[in-house]
Amino acid sequence: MHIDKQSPIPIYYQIMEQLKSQIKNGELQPDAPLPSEREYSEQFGISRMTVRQALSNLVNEGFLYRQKGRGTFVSRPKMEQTLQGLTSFTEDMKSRGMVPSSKLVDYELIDSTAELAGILDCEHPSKIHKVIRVRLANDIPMAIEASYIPFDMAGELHDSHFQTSIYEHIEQYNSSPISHAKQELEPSAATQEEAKLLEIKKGAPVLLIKRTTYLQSGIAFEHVKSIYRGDRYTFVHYMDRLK
Amino acid sequence: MHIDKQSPIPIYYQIMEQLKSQIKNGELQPDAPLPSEREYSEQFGISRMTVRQALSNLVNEGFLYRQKGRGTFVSRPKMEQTLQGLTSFTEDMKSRGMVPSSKLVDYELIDSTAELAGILDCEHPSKIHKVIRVRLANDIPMAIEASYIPFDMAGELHDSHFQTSIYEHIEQYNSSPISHAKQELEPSAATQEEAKLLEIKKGAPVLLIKRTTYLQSGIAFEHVKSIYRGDRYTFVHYMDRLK
DNA sequence: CAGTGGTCTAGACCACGCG
DNA sequence: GCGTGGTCTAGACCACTGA
Repeated sequence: MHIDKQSPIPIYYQIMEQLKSQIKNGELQPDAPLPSEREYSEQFGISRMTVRQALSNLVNEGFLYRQKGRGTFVSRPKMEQTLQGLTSFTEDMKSRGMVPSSKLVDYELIDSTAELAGILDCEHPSKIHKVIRVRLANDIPMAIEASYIPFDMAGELHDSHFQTSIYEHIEQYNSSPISHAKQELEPSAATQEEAKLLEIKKGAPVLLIKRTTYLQSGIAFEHVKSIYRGDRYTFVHYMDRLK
Repeated sequence: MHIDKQSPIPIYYQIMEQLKSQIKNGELQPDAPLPSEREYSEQFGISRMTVRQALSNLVNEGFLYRQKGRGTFVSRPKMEQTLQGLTSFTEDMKSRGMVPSSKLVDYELIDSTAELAGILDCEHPSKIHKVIRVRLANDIPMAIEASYIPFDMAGELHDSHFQTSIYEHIEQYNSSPISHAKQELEPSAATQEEAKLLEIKKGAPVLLIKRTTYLQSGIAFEHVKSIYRGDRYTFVHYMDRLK
């Protein structure tokens, strides 16, 4: 390990990068104590505050943890790198090692209802795409998905859009990236109609997921109501303790 | 705004708290520039580095953002202050405007099973606290919660711990903050026993939530299996695109 | 007790944004 | 040119841990 004081790259940054690679390649093992801040500062001939800046950043990023009076230690590797964050059905299934596909059940350009206009934050008398699809994984029905997308946010939609990723189309059409989503999950029992489409028994447990998705501009562009089979789907996610 | 240099509370912490409350009560508006770091350090008669520590923390927590050569500014409010992130049942219910309470159903110090030892990443023949509680909101049963906590991570547990926050106790006992959790959600139907405790009908939709919670060191300290009433509970969360 | 991280000081020089 | 945040120094005292 070595730093270059003359480099235009900040010293604390050089330290961070080297420690990160030492952690990745196993040179520094989980729970192993690092040299103390004073040792580093002597070894490199730099101030302790500079060392602290490097270590503090790595603590914030979750690579290290500190214990008062004991030292600084390497964190255990993060959980599975299972594509956290906002994903489409397609991405979700792929990350589970399954082959996703879709069956279009219904498509209409409908008039906005008051409820939808409120959720999607669009003009009230306006046109909205309604797309109902059965989603399959390895050709087994997994979910029924009803999407509502304001016409103004997507323009005309054709078969090709339903087969591929609507998200990409939307990002391009609005020249604004997708930013975040609000999701609500609750358990339910399959209705007769849902049971038929999902090939399960009426009354079987299903997971109802309502999602509203937003662009970076803060405008909602999509509202989705999904019904997932309870026997084949578990929703997994990670949460951080913020503050 | 005023700080107390004699207080045992760190100066940077005093500044953070006061800025946070100024942001919350609207005294500091989104996108408004803060006084410069040098101004703060003169105003309070403290070093600029101390001011920087306060501001840097608030930047990390998302309350402020900085621009080189321009200044430090207040961030736009987050999606909702619905307390996203990792929360306890108690915090969750409070944020929904309800009064949480608990009824202890069962407590035992059990021997580890292979499954639990695996999930909690602890020695196999070891002792584990098993705590089963009915969780209520406004005195209405909301969920059944079975918690498993390795004895080594918590020491002896008494009634007082079950009434208040076990999380705080754990953070202190291990002198390591809680960091993140993995959660799995799936729909189910209430068994006879669950139905009785939750005061619902057998077979009614319930939401099964399994959570494993980790310290900053990456060690799991808790595994919880909860059954939530489907008619009274909706799980809400936010997801970001990319990361 | 010696060593650790936590906090704090009073300076310094730099690159950047703006008028 | 002047004020901003970004980086860095060489010290200091504290509370905490562990032997």
